[in-house]
Amino acid sequence: MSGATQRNTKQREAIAELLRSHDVFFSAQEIHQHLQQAQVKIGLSTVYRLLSGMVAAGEIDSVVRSDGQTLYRACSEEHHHHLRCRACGKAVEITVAEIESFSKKLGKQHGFTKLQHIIEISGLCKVCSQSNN
Amino acid sequence: MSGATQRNTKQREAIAELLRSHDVFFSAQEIHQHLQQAQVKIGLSTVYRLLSGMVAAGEIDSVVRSDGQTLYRACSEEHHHHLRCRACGKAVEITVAEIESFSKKLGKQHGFTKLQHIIEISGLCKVCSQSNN
DNA sequence: AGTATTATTGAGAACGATTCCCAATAAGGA
DNA sequence: TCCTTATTGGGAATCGTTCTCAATAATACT
Repeated sequence: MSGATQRNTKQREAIAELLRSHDVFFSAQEIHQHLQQAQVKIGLSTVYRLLSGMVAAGEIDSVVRSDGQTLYRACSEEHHHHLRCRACGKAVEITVAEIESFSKKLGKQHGFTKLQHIIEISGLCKVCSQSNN
Repeated sequence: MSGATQRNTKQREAIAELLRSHDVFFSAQEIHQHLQQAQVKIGLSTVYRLLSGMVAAGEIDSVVRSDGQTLYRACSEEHHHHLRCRACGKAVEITVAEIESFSKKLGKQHGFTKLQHIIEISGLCKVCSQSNN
């Protein structure tokens, strides 16, 4: 008997380690490829299963890209956001202190806790603004 | 000869009309169902094709939900955004004057034009905050 | 109105990300 | 080491969306 709980597997640790050491967003498929190239034996279903669990447990962050794919990243205190050009795809990294505090204020107003936010701001960059008029 | 251009079809008008008369987000599938129930003969591919075109033309807005589905809505000057509870799904409508102006400032800083923004802020609502601790 | 041209439609196939199923594997307690 | 069972992983299934292409219908021309 005994209340057997969560087990530590190579696969779980491999994903956690990959995300921890790169502060970027990965898709599940990319994580799968990276790990296989790194000689880690892991199945795609396992990648998806573990990632969902880690998100639910609050261990990692996830965002949904505009084509519907979900991206994952290790939690970090300082969030990055991007200002993206819809024409050429160029992205500028931006800091969002204003938005952090705005979202907090908003949560307090409505009694919400454990706030998360996803912000996507896009436009046409300087170059594309000129060529597309 | 002559530059034959865009044609006005019943299908295009039906979608535009549906979106115009309801200020809510619809998925492509929902739009398809609604129109069929309203006796409009329209195929699912046509719904998707027209919606993509209308988004590209800037005639309607679209957002991607966290499960990856894309939702569509008629453009409106006053944007609505929601503060959503991840546990019970309850949504509170919020106004975002701050974010509008923030996004404009940001665009100017980086020389971006034709800005759009999608903002999703979620958390646990008052009730769920207490039960989930 | 009648006819020709061709943009548009729609049924079903194809696709890609994600989830499900379940027999085989391996973590960890005894 | 042996046993129990949480976990894995290959492949099938799902589901939203895109593609294909022959049939349809909106416009231009007469």
